[in-house]
Amino acid sequence: MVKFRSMSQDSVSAPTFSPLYRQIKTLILQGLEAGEWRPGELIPSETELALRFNVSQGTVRKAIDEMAAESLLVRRQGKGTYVASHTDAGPREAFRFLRLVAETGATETLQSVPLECWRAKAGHEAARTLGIAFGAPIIIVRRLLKFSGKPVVIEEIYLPGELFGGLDLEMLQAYQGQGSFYSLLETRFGVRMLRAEERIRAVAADPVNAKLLEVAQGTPLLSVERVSHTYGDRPVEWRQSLYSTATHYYSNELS
Amino acid sequence: MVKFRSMSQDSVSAPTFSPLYRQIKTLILQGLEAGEWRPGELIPSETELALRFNVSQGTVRKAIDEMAAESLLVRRQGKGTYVASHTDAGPREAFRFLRLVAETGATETLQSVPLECWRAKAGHEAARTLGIAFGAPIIIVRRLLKFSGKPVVIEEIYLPGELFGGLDLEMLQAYQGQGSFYSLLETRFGVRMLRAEERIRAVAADPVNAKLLEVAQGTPLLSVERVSHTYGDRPVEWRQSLYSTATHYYSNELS
DNA sequence: GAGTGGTCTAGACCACTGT
DNA sequence: CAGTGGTCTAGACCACTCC
Repeated sequence: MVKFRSMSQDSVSAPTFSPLYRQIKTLILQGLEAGEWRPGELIPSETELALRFNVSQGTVRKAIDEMAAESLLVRRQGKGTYVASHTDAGPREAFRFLRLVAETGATETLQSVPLECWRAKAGHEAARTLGIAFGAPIIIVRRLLKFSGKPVVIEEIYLPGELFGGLDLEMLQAYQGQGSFYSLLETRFGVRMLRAEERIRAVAADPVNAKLLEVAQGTPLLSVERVSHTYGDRPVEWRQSLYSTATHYYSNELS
Repeated sequence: MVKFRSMSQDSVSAPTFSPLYRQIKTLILQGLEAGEWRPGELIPSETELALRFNVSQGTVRKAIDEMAAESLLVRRQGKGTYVASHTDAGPREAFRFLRLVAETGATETLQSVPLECWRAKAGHEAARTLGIAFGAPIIIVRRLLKFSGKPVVIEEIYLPGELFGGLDLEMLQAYQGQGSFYSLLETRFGVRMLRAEERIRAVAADPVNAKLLEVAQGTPLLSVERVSHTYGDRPVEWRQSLYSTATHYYSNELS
C-alpha cells in the first residue's frame, strides 16, 4: 500500500494534511461502500487489517474508533467489529433515527402501517433535495406509525426511483413486523442510511391528516422534515413527517 | 497516586472494571469541578498531567480525548488544552445549545431581551425537575429572543435560588450583548452547563405569548422544554421555551 | 527554538467471547 | 484454549503556535 504521510502546503488552497489513519478509514469505507462486508457482518480483525494495509494495529484502531463513533461500525469485545445496520434487533435499536418517546416512560409496541406507494416525477424541490434531475422518477410512500395501537406519526417518504425500483405497497406490507423501513431499504436494495438532518417546525393539522392521527383539525403538530444520506453524503431519502405530540415528545440531547 | 488497575468481580452486583484513563478522567473532572482551572483557561499540558498522575502521556491523552468529545475540554494544537466555556466568542459558539436556524441561511444578529425576573417557591414539578425541596426558593426569568430584530423565542427559565442568589433583571440587562445567558451564569455564579435534554412538542400560541411573538393567537409553536445539568449530572436549570417557526426551524443531526 | 497537541509504532498485558 | 477488542506504556517524529 502506498502511504502519503503528509501533503505539502505549497498550493494556495489548503488540502492541509491527511494522517495515515484517515487514509485507512477511507480504505475501510471503500470496502463498505463496495459491499465487501455487508451490514451486520464481521469485518476482519484489527491485526488482519493492519497486515493488509501495512500499518500498525494502533493506526487501524484509530480509524475504526472514528467509524464506531459515527455509528458506521460496531465494536464487540471478544468477538470483533461489525458493520452497523438498521437491522439489528432490539426495539429501540431498530428505529435508530426515531426520537419520539412516550410521555409515560412505558415501553411500547411500534407498528408501521403502509397506506400508499406510488410512482411520480420529481418536482423542483424533490429534485433539488435528492440531487436528481427535475422530472426524474421518484417513489412516494405514505404511511402511519402506531405506538401501542394509537396513530402518532403520519409521513410521506420520497425516494429516487433509480435506486428503489421494485418498491411497492405489497413489499412494504410483506415486510411488516420484520424490521424498520430502513432495514427494508438496506436488505432489499442495499442502500444504507448513515446520517440524517432534521428540520422541525410546528404546524396545524389539516383535515386529512387530522383524521388519520385522530386529532381535531387545526391541532398543532410537529412537522419533521428529514433528509437522509448514504455514502459520500449522498442524499437518498426525503421525508416529511407529522408527529402528534399529545402523548409523545421529540427527545433530544445537547452537549 | 494510587492506581486501581482493576476491580474484581467477586461481589454480586458488578462494578465491573475501571480502566486507568477513566480514573484520570475523574481526577481531571474533579479539578474542573473544584475550580482548579476555570472556564476558558488553559489546563496543564499532557506531559505535565502524566507526571502529576504518574501515568503515561498516552493515558492522559485518552482521558482528555473523551472529555473533548463531551465538550468539557477543547484542544488547540500548538497551544494547549482549554476548559470549555459558554463564553467563547463566535456568534454561533456562544449559543451552543440553541438549535434554531433561519429558513434563509442568512447570518443574523441575536438579541436577548429580559422581560421579568422574580423569586418564587418551587412547586412540585419544579422541585422534582431541579432535584430540590418543594417550596425551596427559585428564581424565574422571562425573556424574549430576537433574531435580526424579530421576536422568535419566548422563554421562562427556572433556577434554584440557592445557586443564583443575586440574579435580577438589572444584572440581566447589564449583561446585554456581553454574551449568552449561560455565559452569565458561568462568569457570575460559577455554574457551568455541560449537558441538556430537550423535549419538543407542538402547542398553540396563547394570547399573551402570541402578542409577544407577533403571531396570531392559536398559531402552532414549538414547545421546547429543557433541563440543563452541571457536574455530576446535577440538574440546575429548567426552561420552557416557545419557538415561532414561521421563519426559523429547529435543526437536528441524526447518526 | 521550545513547547504544545497529533500521529505512528511496537510490544506487553488484560478482559471478554467462543470452543 | 485461541482469538478478539481494550488498555497501557515508551519513544520517535510531525504540525502548529508563539517568542
